[in-house]
Amino acid sequence: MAGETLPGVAREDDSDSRIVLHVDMDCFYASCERLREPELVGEPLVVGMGYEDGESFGAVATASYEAREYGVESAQPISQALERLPRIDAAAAAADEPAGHYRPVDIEFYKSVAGEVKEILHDCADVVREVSVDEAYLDVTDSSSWRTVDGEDRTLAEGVGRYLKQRIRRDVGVPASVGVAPNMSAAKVASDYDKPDGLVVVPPGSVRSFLESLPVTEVHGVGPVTARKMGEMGIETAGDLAVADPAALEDRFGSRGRELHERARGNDDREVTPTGRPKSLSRESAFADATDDHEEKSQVVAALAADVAERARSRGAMYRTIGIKVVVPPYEVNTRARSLSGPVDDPELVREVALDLLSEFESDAARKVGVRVSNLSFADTDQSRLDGWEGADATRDESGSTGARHDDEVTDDAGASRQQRETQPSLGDFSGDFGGD
DNA sequence: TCTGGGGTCCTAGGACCC
DNA sequence: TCTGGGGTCCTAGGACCC
Repeated sequence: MAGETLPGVAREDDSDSRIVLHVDMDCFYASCERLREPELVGEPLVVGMGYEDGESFGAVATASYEAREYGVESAQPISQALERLPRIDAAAAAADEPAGHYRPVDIEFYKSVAGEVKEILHDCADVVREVSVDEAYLDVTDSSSWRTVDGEDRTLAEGVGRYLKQRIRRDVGVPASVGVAPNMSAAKVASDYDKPDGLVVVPPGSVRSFLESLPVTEVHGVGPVTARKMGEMGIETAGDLAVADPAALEDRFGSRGRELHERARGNDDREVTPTGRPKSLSRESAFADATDDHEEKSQVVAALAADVAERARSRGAMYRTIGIKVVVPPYEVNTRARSLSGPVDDPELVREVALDLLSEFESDAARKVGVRVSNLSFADTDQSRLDGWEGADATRDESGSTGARHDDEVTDDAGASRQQRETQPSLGDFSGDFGGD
C-alpha cells in the first residue's frame, strides 16, 4: 500500500482542508547506528539505554525489525532481550545460531543525524513541529494542494510526502515513514500504518473510513488504561468509538472523551504549531536494586540536581519550581515540588531543595529517583517580554508562597530576572516555612 | 509485558483573595 | 461569625506520548 492515495473523493471543497504530514523515522536509533556501521544493515540490532557493551542491564530503546522477529521489544529489559536474542559473538557466529548486535544509546550522535533531517523538513514546510528526535508534524497547506496531478490519481500532497521521504533517504541515508492527511491525528495514524518506509495518504473525506476498522488503541491519545475502560463499554475499534455516545464518553473520560470521539470521526482541529520552549526539564535514574539507604539516594539526587541545573543554564532557562520524584516499590510514583517566589538559576538551590524534599522519603525504599525544574522562563529573548513576567514581578512577589512577609530581602529575588545571580534566594529564605530540620 | 528516561496535558483539592 | 461565589495559584497524581 506504500505510496497509494487511499480511495477518496477529491471534491471541490477539499481546498478548505489542511494538509498535514507526519514524518516518523523508522527505528531511528538503529538506523543511525547503521549509518556509521553499515555492516549492521540487515542484521538484528538492539540499541539499549542504560546499557553498556558486554553488560546485561538497561532497557531496549530501539530494536530493528530483524530483532523484533525474535520477540525483542521496545522498553524491555536488556536481560530479557538477551534471553530471546543472544548477543552475537564468535562462538555464536561459528555455530550459526541466531544472535543480535547490541549497542548503547548515543543520543548526541542521533541528534546530529536528526539535525540533518530537520533541515530538510524546514526546507519543505513553513510550519514544523518537532515532537521528538525522530518525529515531526508539518503543515504544507499553503504550498501544496489536495488536487490531483493532471491525468493521474495522485494528489500534489502525496507528491510532497514522496519527495520528503526520498530526500531524507538520499541526503541523510535513513528511512522514514510519512503520513499525509487533513489533520494531525490522522496523519499520525497514517504514518504508522505502513511502517517501515511507508507513505500513506488519507485525503479529506476518507479519514473516518480509513480509521474505522483499526483497533481503538491506534487512536492517538488512547493508551492502555483508556482502551481497557472503552473495552468495558463495548468499544473495540475506532469505528465503535466514532459512533459511541459522546455524553457517555465525557462522563467516563472527561473532556478527553469528547476529543477522542472526534478524532475517531476524523475530526481534529489542533493547529500544527512550531516547536516551542520546554515547560520543564528533568533527569531521573533507576537503581539496579531498590535501596533504602538514604545516603545513596541523596547522592544520586544531588548528582541529578547538578545535571538538571546545568542543563537549564545551558539552555538559558530559569526555573521557579523545583521538584523530585521517588518511585517506591513495587511501582508507586511520588512527586514533591516547591515553588520559589521568583525565577532563579541557582544549582546550589536546586540541590538543597531537592535533598530537603527527599528527606520525607528518608526511610522508604526507592527504585528510582528524579529531579525536575519547571515554571521555566527564558531571559535571553523577547519572548520574556511577551510573557510579561518582567512587569509582573512585583505582583508575583506579593502573592509569593514563602510567606516571609517581614523579610524585605526575600521579595527581591523575582526582580532579579536578568541579573539573577546576585539576588537569588538561598534556602534559608524558604526553610522557615517548610521545616528546615 | 512488574516497568528506562524525558516530556506534555489534565484534574482535583486546598489555600488564599476579593 | 458560618457564609456566597468567583478566580488564581500551588501541589500531587494520573494518563499518555516517544
